[in-house]
Amino acid sequence: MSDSAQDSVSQDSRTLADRVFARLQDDIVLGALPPGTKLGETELAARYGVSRGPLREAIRRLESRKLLERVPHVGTRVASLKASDLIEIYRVREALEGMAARLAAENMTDAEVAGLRELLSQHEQQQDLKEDTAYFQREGDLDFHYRIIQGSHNRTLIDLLIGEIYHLVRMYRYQFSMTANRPQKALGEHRRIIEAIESRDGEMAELLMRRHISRARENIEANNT
Amino acid sequence: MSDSAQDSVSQDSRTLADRVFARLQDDIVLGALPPGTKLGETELAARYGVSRGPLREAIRRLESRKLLERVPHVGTRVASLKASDLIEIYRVREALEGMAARLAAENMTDAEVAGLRELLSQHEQQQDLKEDTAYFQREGDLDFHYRIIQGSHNRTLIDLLIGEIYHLVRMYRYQFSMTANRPQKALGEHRRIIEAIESRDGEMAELLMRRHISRARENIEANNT
DNA sequence: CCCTGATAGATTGTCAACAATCCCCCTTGA
DNA sequence: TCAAGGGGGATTGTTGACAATCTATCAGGG
Repeated sequence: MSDSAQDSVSQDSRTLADRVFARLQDDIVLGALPPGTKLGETELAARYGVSRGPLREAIRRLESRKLLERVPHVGTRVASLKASDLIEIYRVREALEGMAARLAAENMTDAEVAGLRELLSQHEQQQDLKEDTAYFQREGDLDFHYRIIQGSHNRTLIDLLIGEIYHLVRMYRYQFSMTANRPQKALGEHRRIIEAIESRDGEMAELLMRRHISRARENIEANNT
Repeated sequence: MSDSAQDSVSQDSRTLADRVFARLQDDIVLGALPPGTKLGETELAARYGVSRGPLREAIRRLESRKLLERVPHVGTRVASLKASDLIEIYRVREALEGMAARLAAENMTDAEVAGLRELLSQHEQQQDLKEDTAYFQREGDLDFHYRIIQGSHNRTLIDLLIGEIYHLVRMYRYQFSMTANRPQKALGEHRRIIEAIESRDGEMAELLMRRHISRARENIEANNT
């Protein structure tokens, strides 16, 4: 994954609690700790080489992000996700990323727009090669969405999507081993979104982004019913 | 405020950390701890009668909700909010509550719709009395929005709006002593939104809700430039 | 007079021990 | 055989002390 798709707390964070938060989050999102895993505090503290104090602070933060489920006096386990949850998340993505696309069309700098266009070209080349590009497509898709979100220049929106929603989306992808099952169509939709942004048509950009995510949701619904 | 607008952790939560989290959140949102206040851990621990362990867990959770700003090794202070932040939040509200209204039109039970209509009638009566109903209008407005959000029947969306966004909105309202400066118009807009929901027109409900929140945002922008 | 650097105090970060709660399982009785 | 109750063990919740870091103050030199 490229750096632009990363938001983990940098490895040299000043406090143990921040570091263990970042490491624990990665272990959850990337699947090292499968969903439903019971997380004993003593065991985890040993695993990360910290005491239970900082660990519990990290757990409370990950609980806020819905990556962990905690029951008082009982314990904490990795969030176990149902398909219906993913569909709910896609409704939220449709709303938020639609707004992000609108704001990106209005607020992105010309340099940012050029970079986005450049990214699309790379994806189209990979597509032409017909290689096994599933991994790169998957992360490339995220990269595309990340850039538009950042382009909204709305800090609240960026933090919500990248800080809270996308970790869940990534966890789902790893959990279900979801490969992009409509890469050709998705690429075309990306192209039209960029065109709308280039012509600074916020309304059109929002419409296209919403349709793009809505179709992805329908695709999920079709494969899980 | 009516119970439906409350989501605070109930007072008899099982753990100290949960209780202090709820109390600290109320103190921040309701203004007992003004924005910018430096929060010393020892001092706070004494105030709430707990040790620093549970307190720090509560702080980390409130930091996730953007109610607190923390700098490692320096300290924690109550989030100090700029008008531009509020405008960013209203963009997010426009997107999320628009979606909520759409889903509410599709998913609300008939009983929920009837309750919403009942609530509107109460607000219209208060309006007719021409009393000093600023407080009730303000909280009543929140109640209206809360109900539609709940009516979406989308747990992810509900948690996002009520668990993370609305605390910030309420804090702003207290902080800026914002009184509804267009109650008449807002009430009319509420009525049209309910009509759309009653006729199960999700697209129209979303459009009207977005316009409603967008106008509130423009109103804020006009008063802060 | 202003800038630099060291020091002292206070505050935050971390840890390990103690207390409270829950869960499992076994006994006991119908 | 099965249900109800209690006890042991393990896990979580909480605390107070110790260590690390920052900030404010003040002395000294330019």
